[in-house]
Amino acid sequence: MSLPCLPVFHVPVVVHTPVHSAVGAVLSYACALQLAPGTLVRVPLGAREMLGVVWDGLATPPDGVALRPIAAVLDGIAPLDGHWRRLVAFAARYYQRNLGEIALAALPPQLRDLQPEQLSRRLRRPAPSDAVVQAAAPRVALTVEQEAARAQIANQAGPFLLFGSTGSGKTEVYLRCVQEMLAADPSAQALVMVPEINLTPQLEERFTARFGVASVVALHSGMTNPQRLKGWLAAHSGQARIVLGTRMAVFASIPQLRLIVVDEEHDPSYKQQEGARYSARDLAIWRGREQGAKVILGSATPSLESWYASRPATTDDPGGRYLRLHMPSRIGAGALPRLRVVNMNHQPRRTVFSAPLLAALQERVERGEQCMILLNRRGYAPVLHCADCDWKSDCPHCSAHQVFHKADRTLRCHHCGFTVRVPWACPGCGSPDIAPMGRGTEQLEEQLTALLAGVHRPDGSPVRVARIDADTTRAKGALEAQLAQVHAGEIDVLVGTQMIAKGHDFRRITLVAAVQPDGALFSSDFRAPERLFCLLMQAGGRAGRDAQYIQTQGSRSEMWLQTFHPEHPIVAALRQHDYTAFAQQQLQERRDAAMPPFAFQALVRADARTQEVAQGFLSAASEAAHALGLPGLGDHVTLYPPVPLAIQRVANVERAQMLLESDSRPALQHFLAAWQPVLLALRSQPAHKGLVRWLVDVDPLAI
DNA sequence: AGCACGCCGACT
DNA sequence: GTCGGCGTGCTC
Repeated sequence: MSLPCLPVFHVPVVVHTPVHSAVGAVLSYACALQLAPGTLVRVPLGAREMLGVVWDGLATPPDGVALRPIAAVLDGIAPLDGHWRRLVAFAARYYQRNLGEIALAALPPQLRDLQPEQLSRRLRRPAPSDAVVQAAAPRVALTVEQEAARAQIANQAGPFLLFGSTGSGKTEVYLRCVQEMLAADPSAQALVMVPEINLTPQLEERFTARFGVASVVALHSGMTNPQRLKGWLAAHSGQARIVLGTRMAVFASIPQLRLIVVDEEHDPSYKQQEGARYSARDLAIWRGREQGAKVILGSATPSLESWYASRPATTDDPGGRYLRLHMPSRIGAGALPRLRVVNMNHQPRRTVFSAPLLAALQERVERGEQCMILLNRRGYAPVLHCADCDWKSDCPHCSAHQVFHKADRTLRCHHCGFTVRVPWACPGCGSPDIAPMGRGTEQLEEQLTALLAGVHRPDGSPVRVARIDADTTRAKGALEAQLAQVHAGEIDVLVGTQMIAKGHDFRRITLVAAVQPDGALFSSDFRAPERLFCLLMQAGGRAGRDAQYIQTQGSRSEMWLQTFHPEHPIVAALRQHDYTAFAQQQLQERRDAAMPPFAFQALVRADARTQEVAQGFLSAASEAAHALGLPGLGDHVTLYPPVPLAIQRVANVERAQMLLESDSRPALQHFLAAWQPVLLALRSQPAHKGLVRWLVDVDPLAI
């Protein structure tokens, strides 16, 4: 028996299907209703039912495929608007991923496994109390610099690069801009992004104190699924006026978005390193322009890309796309820390802590001040070595050493996690003469404890040395507990990796030391100097923010560098606290070498069972591109030969990559778009059996 | 990516 | 005789 002839619409729907799959980007389903683009639906795919988003335009199903009906419509949620869909479409295109992959990753995970009835039950819950947009806020007067920045942001279109030293009061400028924008438009919303989760509480406090708890929602991966759904819905419905989050928040549905702030815009964690490799900072710029929202990028040490993009106009240069706003002064903070450089060429061989640094540490501790030692290497020693047969603690699954961790007597691979007990004798020749080589944070902590053993604090109690790194903060809440100890003054000397340099406002730290920074000065990674400079400026900026405390103590904060290359230009720039000079010198080098921001790059990586297969796939992809005469190749786009990655094998998978370079972003984009189907077709050829995966990284941070 | 189907080893 | 290993193949 057939039903009366009901109209049946073909509805285009995107679902989570990765680029590698043969399934098209937009699928077609049958539905008796015309559904608006952006509507959330549940659709059958194979044996499963999954969340999908109704898309724009017409989908063309391949011949001979019977359309299946849409299983359910999540009509409790308003359709996602055109701004959101265009953002998702742009990100998918730009970063060479499938529409559905980006779209579904941009939605709260809980939405994926919620049936419409469960959702409507959740939506029926009473809404929270009325939003307090104008919370009683102490109106601090802005400084002249802050006021100038505020006025520029209010009167110009942007995007803006707010270049303000640590302690110059960038956050107050953000708060003021948000406040004005919310006051001017009763439905307007703002998005404020920060690099990492552990930086959110401090900023969240300042925003909720100013605007009330009900107006601010947080969005980051540290939240539980129900919390994320709740926050997402509040932003989507317009009830939340301010969305505060990490890079994922750039994809939040914020219909009335009028202002985007990207704090610490230089931070590498804005670039996603897994799955879709997007840059939340770059997407923020695109989104702001598309949705008509002002964008403020803020940093004391901007990325060279943003710095160059904000260069002022000259007679023969129209200038960059961003407007640079400079706030050089530190509010209420004392003088900038003095740089002390120890020339390690004049120290005894194998010195870890030079005598002058040790003396300085001792002096600070005795005065009741705190010190911070930075070393970017976890564990006790990076490798265990046999003096007799030259055996090294290599990971059996990776082309990397297993790191010696003394605390639990293990050898651990930091790439695949493979862990064994430390052997008593050399596994190669049985010699008992095996010893750690090199130093990690664990060893620094141990040595420092020994070296400062006789040192006492002003109250006569012995010095306390502590370490904070990924190993000591693995347990939930451990980081918070350790940070609290530092804030409470229970710790005198803090040893750690760069995780302690970021964001945390340690007011009583008056000395920061980098004991082995030389690796970054001569790294093959062209961005390493930039990162080192940021790290030291950031760490130095932390030092002595509590000017009053320092004044009463009569000392000045210091930043120590132990280096074999005291003549390096970075050292001179650090001494002057001169980011501008550093950036100018770095940009000149980049220009000479035709590196970003003067060139545009992409990486194609192949993972396979053997290095031959990985490189073979990349070679074939390169040959195919040349054979097909893909657009731009030769004149605007250059393909380099495939090379193994620096760490060639991880967890028994061989890795190779190929660099693409172009003098034009559109040309690179055009080429990649034409190339993607070629890569997909190549994959199924028998010659490339053993290929585990391939991926494209557009605008990679490291090559 | 999931999740089926499908074809060969050690257990109630 | 089954439970289950993960190798290919399909999903509007």
